[in-house]
Amino acid sequence: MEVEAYLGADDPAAHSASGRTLRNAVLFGPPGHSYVYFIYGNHFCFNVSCLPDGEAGGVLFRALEPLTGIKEMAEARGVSLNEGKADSALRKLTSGPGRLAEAFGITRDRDNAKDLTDARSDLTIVDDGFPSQPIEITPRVGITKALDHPLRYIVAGNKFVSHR
DNA sequence: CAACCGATCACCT
DNA sequence: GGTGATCGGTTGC
Repeated sequence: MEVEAYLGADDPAAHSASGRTLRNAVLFGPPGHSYVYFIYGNHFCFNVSCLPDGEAGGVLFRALEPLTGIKEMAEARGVSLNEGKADSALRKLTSGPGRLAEAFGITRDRDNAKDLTDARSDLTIVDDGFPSQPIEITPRVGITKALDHPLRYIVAGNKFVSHR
């Protein structure tokens, strides 16, 4: 598991830095909702709004360890998990925000602004009890501003993170 | 209305 | 290790 925190007006790297727009409105809304955006003409990134209603903030899901639904995710990504390179193919399944979103079939049109805490939603986040300690904290990656903030959180030693 | 640029990835060398 | 693909959102003219 690997996530990055993005803050509000005082975080130049955050989409919410320059105020509320139609695109980033979810970040300013109530917590626990999905913020999905399109990047580089190719990829979607999946975030969860995190601060109280009216206060901008979110967490970007950069990577996670596939536990179930592996076959479905491989299919969604258009990769095969055949013997031989199966290990590296498995690691590439969800290691990176674009890959993760593709593996889950997440798109902006379908999945933006969903309540991830509502069991009736078709996209939710729950606690499955997977051991998430210890945590390692590093600067965020892939950005050009506020490079020094230690806001990237990864499960220490876990192989299913995007590589630096 | 046009230009710019980005919280990336896959493929080539 | 380097780089091209690709396009929506935002900003500036």
